[in-house]
Amino acid sequence: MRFEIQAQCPVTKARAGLLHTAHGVIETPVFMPVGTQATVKGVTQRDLACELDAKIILGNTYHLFLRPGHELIRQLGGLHRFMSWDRAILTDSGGFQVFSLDSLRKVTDEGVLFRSHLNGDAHMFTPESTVDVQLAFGSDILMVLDECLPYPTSHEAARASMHRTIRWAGSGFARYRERADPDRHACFPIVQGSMYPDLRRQCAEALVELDAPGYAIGGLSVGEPRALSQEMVDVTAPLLPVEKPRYVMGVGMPAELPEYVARGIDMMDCVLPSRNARNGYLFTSEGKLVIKQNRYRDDPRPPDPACSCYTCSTYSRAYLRHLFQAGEILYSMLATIHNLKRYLDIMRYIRQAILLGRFPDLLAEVRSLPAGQEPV
RNA sequence: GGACAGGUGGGUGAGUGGUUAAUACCAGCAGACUGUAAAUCUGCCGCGCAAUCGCGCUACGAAGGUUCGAAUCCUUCCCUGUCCA
Repeated sequence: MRFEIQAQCPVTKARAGLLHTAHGVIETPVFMPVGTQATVKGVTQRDLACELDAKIILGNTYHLFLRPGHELIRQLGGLHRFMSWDRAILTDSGGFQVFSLDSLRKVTDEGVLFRSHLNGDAHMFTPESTVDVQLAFGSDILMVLDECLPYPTSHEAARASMHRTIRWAGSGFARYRERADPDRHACFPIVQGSMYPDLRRQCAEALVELDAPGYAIGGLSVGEPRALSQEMVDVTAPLLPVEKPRYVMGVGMPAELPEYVARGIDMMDCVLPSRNARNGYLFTSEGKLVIKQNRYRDDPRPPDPACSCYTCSTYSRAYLRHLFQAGEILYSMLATIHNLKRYLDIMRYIRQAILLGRFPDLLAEVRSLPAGQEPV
């Protein structure tokens, strides 16, 4: 994997680049749709590639390990072939499930003992085993196992956890070095440290020693105020190597995307566009549009008149609202197509602005919008 | 004509003397959602008013009755379903 920086914003830390992977070139900054169980819920791979032109999506180690299992996926030619997706795939390590499935796991120095949410079976995830599993998937970008903490966490606990994450990154990365072909697979360590700048700094500095092909900032979007997440990126990003891609995990709302880019971030992922789509919430150029609301029952306009996606160029708000009310599957498909298009378009727009040297203007414009409004 | 079984808030359907403005589910309305245990979850959901614990009114087919008190018991009537003629 190779990262090439094409343009740098003269005012902010934003940059535009190209991430060359074994499964295609990714233009950055990039938004990566989340496809936990080898599917981005609600859309087909054809939608993702043709309609949305997503260049990279996520998969999840914990979920795919439990079902259908990494050996089966390996046997069927790897995750790309299994799910018929020939573009890039980044897999999360299961570190987020340490946070989201906290009642079903036990963290030790050795790793994480999960009790399957499907059938209660116990499975030990270690830094090494999660690398092995992700290599069985054939992921383009593997993530090292980390411990994602809830908010708030005491400094003392966060510090201990951060050191564990560093140790895990060391062993996971060593396994990656030993078993992976670096031309085909990259592996990113994850900076933790809760909401403490000193811990973030310490963690970043330790992880940089690994000389990894890219770095992630994790442990955000776990219940903390927005400003805090951005502050953590503020202190962390500058410590990560300039020439390598930086990835903030699990963010954010549309108006926050340029904020992270301005702080030197190249990659982001989030379930918001896909999940909120299914729950009746559309992201539009005019802001939040809760399509399930009664007020749209007779609205003939497209969800977002400024959007060129299949949904907006074909269907009315009234029709989408009807599909939602009726519990029709088509609703989820159409809404997900729109929301993902929205996120991907925002990132493309940001990227263009950086390339044209107009990013500071874009950022100023977004910041001047009233709350709830969204970037064009 | 006869024998059973029933009639409960928008729907289905609990409740069978007080703790019931009435369980639950659905529908409806609103909200949440940030490296997905999520086509999920939460709140509201008779009518007024206060609009924060509050107050008043009307309600369990209809009308009477028993009782301190009835959706719940009794009487009559109306209606529905199934079966037999």
